[in-house]
Formats: sequence, structure tokens, C-alpha cells
Amino acid sequence: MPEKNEKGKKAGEGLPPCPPEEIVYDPWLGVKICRKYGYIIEEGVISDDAEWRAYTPEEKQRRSRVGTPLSVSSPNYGADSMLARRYGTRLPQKVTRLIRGSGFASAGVTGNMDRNINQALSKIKEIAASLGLPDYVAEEAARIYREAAARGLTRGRSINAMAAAAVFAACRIHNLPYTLEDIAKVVDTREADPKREIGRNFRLLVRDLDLKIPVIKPELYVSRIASALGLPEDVQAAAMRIIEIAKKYGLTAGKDPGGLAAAAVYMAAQKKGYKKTQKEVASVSGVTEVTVRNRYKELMKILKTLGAEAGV
DNA sequence: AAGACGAAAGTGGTTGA
DNA sequence: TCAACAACTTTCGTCTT
Repeated sequence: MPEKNEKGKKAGEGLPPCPPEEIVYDPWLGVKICRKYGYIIEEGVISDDAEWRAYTPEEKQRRSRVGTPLSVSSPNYGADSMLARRYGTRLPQKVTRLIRGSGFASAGVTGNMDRNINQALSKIKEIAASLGLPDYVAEEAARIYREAAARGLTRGRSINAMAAAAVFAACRIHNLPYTLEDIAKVVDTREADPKREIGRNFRLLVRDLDLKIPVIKPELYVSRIASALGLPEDVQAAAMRIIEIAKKYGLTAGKDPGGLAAAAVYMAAQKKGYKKTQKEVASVSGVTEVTVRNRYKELMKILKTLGAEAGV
């Protein structure tokens, strides 16, 4: 390989063409890569939904383990060897040179934004690791952050809070029932009230990036709440049935799903003879006693009119 | 005394003129 | 930009177990 690669130029020249199905987007590096031949196809890519979502189930499976935590102090955590491991390819030298020269995670982006993104990606890794999130969720967060940065949404805002918001959004997109509170607990932000700041940024991301956030299902919270209280399987099952009924009667519209889940667990525990107080249930659910009470009251009304047929 | 209940006032976000 | 609005929280007094 005699000729030198210019930064920002395609690296694929002189290499075999990459079959389309082997093209993957790497959100950490912000590049498109040929998995088969191990070269960078395009730098400075913000995101590419189509290809990102083209991962097959097995790949998703393979990716769904959080690896050894990367050093957060180092701005470049060995991008080339990481790539080689991930894509199972030894990269041609000129590619590794390209990656090194690009300052990792910043291909095609320069200066301050470069630093901003690097810091944010480190933070995202850190948050994901402390919550034990699967890789594909962290990667989604990285993708979201890149796009936000590209649209100037990050300017003037706390990097940590934006990174946290990206992680939260990624969790929501992939239906992981983490709360703002869970995330806020493992990241420090600029403002006194991290939940509020992260939440604000989250809404900003959703609006300006047109993120499709599925409505969170109360069911997702149930096992979380039940196990936090040390309640057995049958209570969970009963709570699920209660929620089913509640849904059928339109009790879920516009309500905090956590509150409904909490009330359902509370109610199920009562029926099964486990005495948990409203306060206990509320505190592990991220809602207040009053909300548990209100949902519980509404549930009772429905189940009363339905009679014992509910079979809880 | 602790838990459940309910009323009242306050908060932050959404919606629509 | 402002006001009305819905959902939730905070606070607190009163029952119930």
C-alpha cells in the first residue's frame, strides 16, 4: 500500500468492494465499516438507522454483554484493536493509521465538538457499565448523542446530563424499565436536581431528533418492584392480571405507568397475604404513597364492580 | 404507634389561544 | 407568551388497626 491516505478520504480504494450486508455502523467511532475486509467505508457518519437496525438477532445476542469496562481516563481506548476484536478482522495497517489519526470517536468532526463527543461517549460507557446495560443500548445512546451533537443540541448544556439523557432515551427505545432516578443516581450533573435536568434534555432529544419512544408498559415495572420487595412469583403474576384488567378499562391513559404498577403490586401482595405498606411499595417504585393510593383506589373500584371473577 | 386515607396547596410540563 | 389543565408531589390532619 504505497499511497498515503488523506484524513477524511475513503479508505476503501484498492480494496475489494464490501458486500452491502457486511457494512456496519459503529456508533462509538462514528464510522461505517466493512466487517468482512475490515476497512472504513465512510467517516464522520452521524448515524444510519437502516444499517444500525440491520443487525441480525444473533448479532444482537452477541453484542448484548457489557464487556470489560474501558478506561475512562484515556481518550482513545485502543480503537483499532477494539475494532479488530469486534469485527473479527485484523485491520490493514492503513486503516489503523486512519483511525489513530482521526482521534477516535470523532472522525470527521473537529475541535471542541470532538472533545465534547469523546467525553460524552466515555460517560455513556460509564453509566451503561454501572447500570449493567447491554451493549446495544449503550451503542444506541452513543448514536443518539452523536446526532444531538451534530444538530447543536449539546452546546451550552452539561455533557453529563446530555449523555445521561441519551442513555435514558436508549433504554426507553429498547423497553428497559429504568427510571430517570436510576440514571440520575449514577451520574453527576450541573444542576442541583439531576432528574429534572436529565428529563429536560431527554424531552429535547425526543422532540428535536424525532425519537420514537414507545409507551412504557406498566408490566415492565412489575417484576422490578416485586423483586425489590422480595415478593414471590405468584404475586407478580397476580399483579400482571390486575394490570391487564386495568388496561381493559382504560385506567392507564395518561397515568404514570410506575404508579399503576406499584398499585397493582401492592394490591396483589394484599390479596396474597403479604403485608407491605403503601410507603414501602411507593419508595421502590419511584412514586409517592399518595399516587399508589390513588391508583389503588381506582383499581378497587373496577374490581369491585367486576366482582370476584377477577380471580386475583 | 403505625398505617391507611383524603383534602388542600404546590410543582413542572403540556396544550392551545 | 400566557392561561388553563392534568397528573403527581408534599404536607398534614383524621380515622383504623
